[in-house]
Amino acid sequence: MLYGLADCNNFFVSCERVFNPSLEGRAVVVLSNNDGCVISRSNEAKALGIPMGCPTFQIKDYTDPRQVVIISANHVLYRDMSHRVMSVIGETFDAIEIYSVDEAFFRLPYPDDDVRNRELAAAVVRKIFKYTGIPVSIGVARSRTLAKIASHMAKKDPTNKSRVQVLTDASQIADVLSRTDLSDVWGIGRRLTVSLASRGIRTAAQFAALPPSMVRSLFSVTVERTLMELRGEDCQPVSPVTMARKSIMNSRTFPKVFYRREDVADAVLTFAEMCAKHLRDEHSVASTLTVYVRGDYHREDLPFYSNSCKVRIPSPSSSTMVLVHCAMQALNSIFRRGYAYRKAGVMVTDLQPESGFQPSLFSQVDEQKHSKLMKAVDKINNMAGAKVVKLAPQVSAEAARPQRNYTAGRDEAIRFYSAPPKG
DNA sequence: TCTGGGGTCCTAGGACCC
DNA sequence: TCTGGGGTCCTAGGACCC
Repeated sequence: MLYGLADCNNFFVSCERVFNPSLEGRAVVVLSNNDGCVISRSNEAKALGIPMGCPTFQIKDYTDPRQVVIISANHVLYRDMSHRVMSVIGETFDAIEIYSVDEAFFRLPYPDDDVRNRELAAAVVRKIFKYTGIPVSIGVARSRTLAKIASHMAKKDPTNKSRVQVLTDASQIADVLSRTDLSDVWGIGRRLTVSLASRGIRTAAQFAALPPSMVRSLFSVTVERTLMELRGEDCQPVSPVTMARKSIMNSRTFPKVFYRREDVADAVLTFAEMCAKHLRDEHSVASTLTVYVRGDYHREDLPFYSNSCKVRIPSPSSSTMVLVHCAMQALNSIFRRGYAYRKAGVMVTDLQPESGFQPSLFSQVDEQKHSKLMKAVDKINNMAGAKVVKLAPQVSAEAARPQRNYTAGRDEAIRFYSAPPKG
């Protein structure tokens, strides 16, 4: 079996460049939500030494604004571009596994013919660029972990015009691994890097030579798998069928700390509503909901508090009303007066398809009615292009603090709770 | 002063059962 | 009442990813 990994180069920056060609050749960075830190950099920005995850205030300090173009993220655009890239890949290759917004694994059709695989992959790179404007690199190898390393090689080698790297030759793999820092291996993070370095293990080759059983007992089965993958063994057979999403989360860091329950509740309510909408968009329902709240790590002058509460949803649901109700219950059980809150989030788990789940016999909620109501709300909101229909508690919370902005595009609201408007 | 948001998987340990 | 091994299930927390 041969795996390919298609990886979009500097994806968010590349998306911005498609729609604004004047950004070509310039140092460009894209910032996270709330403009907190850098999440994508052009090659020119990397050359300036701006690190990934760099806090925004630092680049504002040391760069000339004419030198670096700083852009707030537009995730709707990136998702759309991602769909286009993935559909081109899917037209050519089987068993595509979309790993992230800018990466996908797939199977190569010729297990023993590197030349044909390379030609096919190179054709896809050209096709993606032609149809979407996004530059992509492809790595090919016998495991996903090695394919990752190969795609990284393709990206970093300026003489490789095809942007495809096939890494199947044993002596070439050995050579590459001996020059690869352990920290650059997929699955080896900061903790493991430190821990292994203290044992004298610094390169991918040194790591791959360790006894697998020792690595397993020292760390975990996941780390052992990474080791075997570096040896060319495929240890993560994931079928695309089983790749259904397992949770949906919405969370934000607040612009400042909140003390009042109403402020935190306002945010939690919005996150629950976003989860519900997301579930409905995916035709899923959830059985559990978790709310978490957290203080500010960086404020040593404030007492730190962090807690979460998981509640079972009486009958699996994607109804905004049900989820908001559960979220408020959960929040009530963990909110403590007197602490400063800097972040909150809502997560829904135990997801299942909307069709085919058995409503609980003891459910207090008429799921069918809710479902119809929610579809109507979504339809109105989709047509209006903004959230004109919301739950009454949301409206009142916002009316008190209209400046709050967790989601884009909230305009005036129609009061609307459990009964549809007459006429 | 200032560091995102959304995910997955694994393990240890407690509760409970036979 | 005490004692023991072995098993399952659940949850919190850690580590990793982009």
